[in-house]
Amino acid sequence: MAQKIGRIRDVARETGLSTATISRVMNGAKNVSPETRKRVLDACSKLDYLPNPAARALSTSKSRTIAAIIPTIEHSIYAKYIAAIEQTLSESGYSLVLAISKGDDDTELQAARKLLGMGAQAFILSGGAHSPDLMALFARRNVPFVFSSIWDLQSEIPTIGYDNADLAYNAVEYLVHKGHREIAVLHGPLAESDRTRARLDGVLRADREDLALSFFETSLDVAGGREAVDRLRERSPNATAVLCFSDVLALGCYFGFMNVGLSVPDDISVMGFDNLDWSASVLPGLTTIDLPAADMGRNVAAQLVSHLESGTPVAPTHLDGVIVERASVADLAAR
Amino acid sequence: MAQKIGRIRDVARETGLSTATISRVMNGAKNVSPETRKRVLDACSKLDYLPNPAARALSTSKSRTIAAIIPTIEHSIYAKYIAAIEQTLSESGYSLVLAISKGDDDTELQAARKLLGMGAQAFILSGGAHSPDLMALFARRNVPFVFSSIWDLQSEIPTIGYDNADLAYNAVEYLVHKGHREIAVLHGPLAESDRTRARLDGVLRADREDLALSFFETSLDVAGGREAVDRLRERSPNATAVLCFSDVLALGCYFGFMNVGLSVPDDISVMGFDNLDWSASVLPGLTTIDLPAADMGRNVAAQLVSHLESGTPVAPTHLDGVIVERASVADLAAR
DNA sequence: TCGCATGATGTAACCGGTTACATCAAGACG
DNA sequence: CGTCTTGATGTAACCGGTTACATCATGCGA
Repeated sequence: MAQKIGRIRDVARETGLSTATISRVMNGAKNVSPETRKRVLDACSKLDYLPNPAARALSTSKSRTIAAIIPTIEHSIYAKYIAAIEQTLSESGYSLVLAISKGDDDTELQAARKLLGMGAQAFILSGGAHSPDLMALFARRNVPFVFSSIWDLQSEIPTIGYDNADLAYNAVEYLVHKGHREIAVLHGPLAESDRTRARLDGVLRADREDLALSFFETSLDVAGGREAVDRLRERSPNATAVLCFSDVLALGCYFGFMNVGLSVPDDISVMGFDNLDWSASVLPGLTTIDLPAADMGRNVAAQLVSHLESGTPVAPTHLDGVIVERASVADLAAR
Repeated sequence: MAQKIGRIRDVARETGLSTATISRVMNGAKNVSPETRKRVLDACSKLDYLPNPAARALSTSKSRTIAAIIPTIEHSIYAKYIAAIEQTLSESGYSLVLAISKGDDDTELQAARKLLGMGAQAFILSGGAHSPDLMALFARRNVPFVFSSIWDLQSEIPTIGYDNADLAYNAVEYLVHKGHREIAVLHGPLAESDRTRARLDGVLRADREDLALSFFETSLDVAGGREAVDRLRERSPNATAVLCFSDVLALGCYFGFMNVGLSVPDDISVMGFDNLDWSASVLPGLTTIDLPAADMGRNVAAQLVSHLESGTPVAPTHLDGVIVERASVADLAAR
């Protein structure tokens, strides 16, 4: 019943040409006369012919598929990133296959095996901390891959992203510049993310005599941010600012503080990280660090494609995050 | 330089068996003696052998790949859905390839072509309104597909999801039950989504003599929700409740009302749609309709897999959305 | 002891493209 | 006019699996 799908032979028969010529047309080879090309193209659309991707992949050993393994997708910063990757790959005729690791090394390794067994030609990973087995697997099979969302010149593997430590350092400097001396830092689970650890390092680098820093770990969602407020008020009652390693946490803080009758930024300042699409629309507008998620996605995708197509080595790429100043941080220095 | 990857021949040579036997082992066929199986498995891991997916796909004409085309990923309800699909497919040894249509029929059609040319065996679409060309394409190639996020018994194509009209109807009934008679409805762009239109139909079905409904279209994000508040106060100054077709819009309303000094739910009630992960954490807790996005993802994925594996027809499946009552809707009837 | 069923394994055709190499016609040139 | 070059096209091997069918050994019943 399944109507036979058009094969290259069928097009060849239809046009009276050989499969080689059809193949040449499909791949835009040069040695084909214009009228032949047209004849072939017509036959293709008449027969509704699409080259069989498996056959093509088998003979060229190129699947035109790139894999990304991300810790979670339920976090709009990743969604943005993925959307940019998908679009860029798509424009180059590549596809994205996606796997979600939940921040777990083993799941990630399994996923990579599966994706490899699915024909993925290159991998996009998040962060730089991964199972050695995974690294070994890629090395054995000679699969190109990059670390994204981080920037680390020391890394053997190319990194494409922002310098988490630097950004966190800048955030603290910004708060200090605004007159804050007692700062609470709110972050997601340390165990799950080397990017969180890097940001923490950046904060510590900005530490000094006259600063009082305190740290709070919580779940990486709005509930976590809200829940942390209680602990925060208990352990750091005099903090004038809270630096959140995600806008999502910051939003939680907004409601946490609202809940106890504290006003942002009059009673306490809140600073975020990510610059999600809603960050400008909350009240007060959230001062945060804009992470170039979409740029990063485009860059990663474009570099991987050009590496696969022409062997260009992937260049480690540093992207900047900039502080976007809105209304959630009070200027204590100006008072 | 690229170290030759292990092929089935290599495993055959290594074990002194034929490729047929290796293949049988790799596919878990029954007619293989236990010790042979073990010998093969050992050789496989020794040689780090993974079957070439393209070759496998070519001879079986099964790519073990399923495509989903979604309007956007930057919307956590879709993210949740996609995550569930990915996980379920993954557990069955399938992969997900993703494309983003931005709600545009042409983009969707292009994407489908590309995914087909990538070997996708089945398609998951959102909603039931699609380009006729797309439907024709699927029909010609005999590709199974489903409509998700909707429920429509009339549909020729199986639908798996919730009844948007019913849910919206229920929402209005709920508000009415709480004593609201003048209700503003806030929704995203009508042109982009038949689900929005269905919800609107549901609202209209709940309309009656003593009800005053007004409708506001805005962009489907927090900014849109916030921005709509001004229009809403102008055109419907006496509305006691606003029904938002997305929690994201509801959050925007929160800030919009906050901005003009109105308190939810004391001055005005707000009801959402989706039950996103943060909806319980905002202040006041958002009363909303819980959409079973994860269930839907699992169901869609599982049904498509079993259809591809054993030909089971895909059963239209109705999933329920339930109102989760929190604190954002005032009970006017009780006053 | 023979015939037959059964289970394990091998042989080779096939899946649908790509591409190195061969072929052929036509024009250029001496 | 013969030879060489060049561009267009055809031929067929190959990519790495799967699987129908063949083969062979073994065990069982008569």
